[in-house]
Amino acid sequence: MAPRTRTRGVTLEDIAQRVGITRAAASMALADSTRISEKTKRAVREAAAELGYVPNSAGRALRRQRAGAIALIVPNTSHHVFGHTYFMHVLTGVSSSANAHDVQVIVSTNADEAGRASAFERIIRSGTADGVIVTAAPVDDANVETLVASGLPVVLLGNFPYLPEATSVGADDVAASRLVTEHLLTVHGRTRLLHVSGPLDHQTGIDRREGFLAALAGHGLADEAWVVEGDMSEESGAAAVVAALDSGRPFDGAVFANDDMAFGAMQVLRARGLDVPTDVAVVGFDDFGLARTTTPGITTMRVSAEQMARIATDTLFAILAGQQAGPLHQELPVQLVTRDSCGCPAPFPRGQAAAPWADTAVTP
Amino acid sequence: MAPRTRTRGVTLEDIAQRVGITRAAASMALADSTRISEKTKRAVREAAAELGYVPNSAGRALRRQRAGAIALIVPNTSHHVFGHTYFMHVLTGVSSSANAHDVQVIVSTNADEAGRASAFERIIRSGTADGVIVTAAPVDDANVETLVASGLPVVLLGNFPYLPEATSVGADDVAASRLVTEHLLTVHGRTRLLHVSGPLDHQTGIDRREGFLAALAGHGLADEAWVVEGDMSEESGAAAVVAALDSGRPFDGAVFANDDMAFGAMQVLRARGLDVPTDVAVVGFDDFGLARTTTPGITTMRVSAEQMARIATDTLFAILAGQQAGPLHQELPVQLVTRDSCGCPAPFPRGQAAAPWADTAVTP
DNA sequence: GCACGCTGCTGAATCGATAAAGCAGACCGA
DNA sequence: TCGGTCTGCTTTATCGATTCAGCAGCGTGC
Repeated sequence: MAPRTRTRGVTLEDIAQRVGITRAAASMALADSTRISEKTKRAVREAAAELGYVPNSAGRALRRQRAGAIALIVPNTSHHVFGHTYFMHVLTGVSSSANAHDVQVIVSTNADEAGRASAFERIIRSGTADGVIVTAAPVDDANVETLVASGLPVVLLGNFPYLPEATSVGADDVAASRLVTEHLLTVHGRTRLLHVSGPLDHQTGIDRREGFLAALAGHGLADEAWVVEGDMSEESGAAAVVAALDSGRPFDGAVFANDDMAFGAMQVLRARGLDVPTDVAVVGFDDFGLARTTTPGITTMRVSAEQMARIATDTLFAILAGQQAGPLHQELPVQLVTRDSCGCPAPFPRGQAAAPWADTAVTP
Repeated sequence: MAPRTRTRGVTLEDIAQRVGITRAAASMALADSTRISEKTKRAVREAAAELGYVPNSAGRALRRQRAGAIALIVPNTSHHVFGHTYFMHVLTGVSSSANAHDVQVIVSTNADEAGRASAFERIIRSGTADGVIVTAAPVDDANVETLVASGLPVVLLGNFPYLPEATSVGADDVAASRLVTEHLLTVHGRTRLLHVSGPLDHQTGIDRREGFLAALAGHGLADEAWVVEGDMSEESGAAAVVAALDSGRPFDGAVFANDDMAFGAMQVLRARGLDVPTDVAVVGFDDFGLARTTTPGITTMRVSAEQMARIATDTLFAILAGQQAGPLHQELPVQLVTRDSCGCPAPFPRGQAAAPWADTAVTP
């Protein structure tokens, strides 16, 4: 971005000249100060409307020491995270809260790992944004730790039990995973279960595995625990099931840490001539869109990423307003949504058009 | 956003004091000016690193009269557009180009219709962003017209034949729709075709219908043209097919203006005991993700929204750099991706795991 | 031996908005 | 009639970064 003949913008000075006052008075008039007469205020507002005045945000930000913007940061530039449907829901949630506060949303990937300061810090220290929401940070991300330690206004999406000083909003993954696993155990009587986890350097992967193990333990099946690590991708779900099948060890149910992996797995199972749910009952996690559209539909734990993001953003605004002092951890409940893949009676007879809103939802 | 004890940031003044020069010299040193000695530059760079100096973006923007940011604007706050997978692809494309130019991306919905100036204008006139990318604007959006007329740096996503002064990047929807329709006509010998269009106040809806009609006309079937208007939602696709079936008029193929509607329709067809593709061959449009995961997979025209967005953003930067003078219209080709829903032999025998990359792609 | 040019900085101005202090004139009560 | 309070502005300073005109001091050419 270099030259360009830019149309000079309309400033307060222009309004002031037009009305015959100083720009300070114009500013006060637009701010509806009690120290300005109604008559002048009217004149200023009229002039502003006629000239199409829009306050310059850099000028305002500089003076107020506040950018009027927050940033949504995605640590790994990895296409996987950024391109995921999850992100769309998060963005929707953040936007709706930000709009309500009349604040801009900056979306940023942590591209400049090279520089000493992480994208988080740069963006806050430069005053580009007043605070940040960080999504999908891995457990070992040092940047997140230093950021939290620096005391800047940040809210993390997800759970960070090892960062007690951090403010975060996550889903109750352990309880959720335990619930969906127990669904397979008790409702469908499946006892030989496989778990394909998420990457174990993300808290989500750890927690969902823990919930799975807890459910097994609760049924005296701790010794039967069988976990394969995936990476949340469709391919890794497929690969995990290929490996499981080839190992020869039998299983009649599988709990996946997300729907993408469950979908990848279902394709493999079908290709091997195994029926879902008859031969293997499958459950996923997230319900960000995919689970509803596959055949069979995937039974899953619905995580409202949008709600999480909205709460996180509201919390960020509370922090910025000085209404939230110490660190705060919020965990949202998660909802079991049953579909065909676990063997539950489909909400509508198989093959009949099932409306999206017709899924059976059970709140834990 | 009100009070808050903010840690005072590190400014040029701090660096200058530390090194024992003025802040002007410090600025020039960091800019690698030839008028500053190597020794001083080194000292300044060291001090900057030690203090963790990050230039204040408001100060810089104010002085340079350039924000260092661009905005991605979504006109309708309608959840449908914002929540659509399409948007994710667009954001990915815009981000990648913006990152390459070291510029921030602001995501904005056109929330304040109430105000006189549209979100587009406000955001540019306030200097918050140096230019904007506008997605999914309806044909009758007056804001877009005034914006284009105002000569501000804007690139529209989509085709705007009625706005010759606009710079835009779109897909060749007419050719694409014609191609996919002809696929049904010639490859699969379907002649009684239904088209479920998108909303006809969007150019996309108009163009895809036109391509459909052109294909029919090319085969002497102009009189057989049967078009129902949908709104790109799954529900409207389902409703359109319900109406078509109930009308009693037979059809053996259906062309949908996007994959969501095709999916909604397939559910209805299945519920009515009709097989896709045997009884009705179905084709969709977009291939943003859904089409690959349904059963049967949906044959569709792949539109690379990400590429479109990247090109649009690159074009915006060219405009900002003064390298692009007049309006420029770019139309990208679109790719036919055959899957099961049209009756094409599946790339892999039905029921076998089909890897995502194994779809058959045909470039028009 | 002196003007001239170069090097390497300083000083001052600017970008636009806004907060705080200041200052006329009107008005009021005593 | 005079101190005092309002009203309705104006003046001035500030937020950080950057640019441009100056201006010392030094070396060089003739």
